[in-house]
Parts: sequence; structure tokens; C-alpha cells
Amino acid sequence: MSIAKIEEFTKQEQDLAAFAKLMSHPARIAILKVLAAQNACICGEIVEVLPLAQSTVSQHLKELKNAGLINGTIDGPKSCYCINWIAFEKFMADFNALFLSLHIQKEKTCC
Amino acid sequence: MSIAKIEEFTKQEQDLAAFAKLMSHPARIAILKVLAAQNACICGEIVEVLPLAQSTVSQHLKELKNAGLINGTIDGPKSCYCINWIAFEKFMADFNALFLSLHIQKEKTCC
DNA sequence: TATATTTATCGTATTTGTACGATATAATAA
DNA sequence: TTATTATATCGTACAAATACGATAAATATA
Repeated sequence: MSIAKIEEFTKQEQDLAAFAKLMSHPARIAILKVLAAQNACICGEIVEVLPLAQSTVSQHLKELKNAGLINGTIDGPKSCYCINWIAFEKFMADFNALFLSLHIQKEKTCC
Repeated sequence: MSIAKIEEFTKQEQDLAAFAKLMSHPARIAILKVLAAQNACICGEIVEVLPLAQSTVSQHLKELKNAGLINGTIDGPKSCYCINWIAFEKFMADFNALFLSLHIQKEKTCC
């Protein structure tokens, strides 16, 4: 930070880093697990499961939604979230592609 | 943060989040790309390639090394880094395993 | 030995992330 | 209509991440 230099990097590097940042907090991983387990959309049931305040969970959900990793619809007074599998699959594919592209030349020369 | 609640989550969630945090900055992804491309270990050549100060690059290298994702050895006045493929592969495997475990039940019920 | 080179570390400024309580908003229920 | 419920947002406090310059430490070179 401090005069962010992020835009100096390639778009690929920025996109992968942004996805990784989504997964860089255990609460967001836990949220994805709950959404996947329930399969159906949920709402404040997540709050009950997580050791965090309602406002904090709502904040994490917003981040995941803004990045497109989950979808959210309003269902009466409740909110309904679920995983956007298309987006999630794309992220995972890009991530694996990076790893494979790095891993091609793996002759051990030192260390 | 602020009275970190991280330890309230499972070890799996914490470990995956820690790995994701490593990848959550484009500079560290760029460093891994340089290390993989050069195959052999490098040192301050990374500084020349990245749009960051030497001290900042050194800081990123330290994080990657502390997490075990890269190895570093001293070679005279220079330092020599390379990717720890064993560790990297394990992280990727764990990450993919999480995704697959989530993705098992994917009947679309809503959203 | 003195100097130059390379890298790590220190100190610090700034930004971002995390977390909570309080409140606003919207919809249902009484 | 009023009260209740569910969720989002606001404001705020604090922690962590990012970045840099300056400096220290270690080795190589003159």
C-alpha cells in the first residue's frame, strides 16, 4: 500500500492476487463452506455459525459478492446467497494454469 | 483484525487462508514467476525486474521464505532463492481439494 | 586494509483490512 | 398501524500490510 504500486503489474498478476485475497481470510473460506454445504442459499444462518458479529459477516459477504464469487438475491426480509460456480471454476482454472506454467521447467539447479 | 478472531476457525481454514495471503499480492506472484523462469536461484535480479524498492522486494521474499514456499541460501554477498516445489504442490493440492469438496453437491437450488 | 557490492533489517509513514456497535431500511407479522 | 425480524450500511477503532529510505552486515575486490 502507501502509494499502491499494484497497477504496475500485469492484469493476470492483479486478477490472481485479487482472487487469492478473497480466500485470504478464514472467515470467507468458512462462508463458502457453509454456502456449499447448505447448497440452497442462506442468509443469517451464516452469522450463527461463524464467531463474528452480524455486521462483520455482512461485510465479508459483500466482498465475495463484489468479486462475483457468490450471488445474492433478496428474499423478503432475508437475503439469499449462493456460490457462483462458474466464476469459482474460472478462478481455480486460472490459478492452476499459473502453477502449471511455472512448473514446466522444474530442473533443480540449486537450493 | 482488531482482536484477531482467526484462531476461532479450523486449522484447515487458517492454513488455506495463509497460503492464499501469500498469493494475494501481485508482487509475490511476479517473484514466483521470475524464480520459475530463471529456474536457477536469483537474488537482486528480481529487484531490477519489479517496480519496487530493494527493501520492499526483500520483505516479500522473506514472507515467501517464512511460509516455506521458497528456499533461500547465501552465496557470497548474494542471496539465492528458488521455489520449494514440494511445498507449492502441497498448497495447490490442498486448495484444489477444498474446491472439490465444496463442489460435490452442486445442484442448483436458487439464485 | 580500504572500498565497493549485495542483501537484510530497522524505523517509519500510509493504506488497507478487520471487527464491532449503532442505526437505517425493508418486509413480514401481530 | 405497529411491532418484529432480517440485513445492510455507517462510523469508528485498531491491527496488519505495504512501501520506502537509511543503515547494518557480510563478502568480494582494488
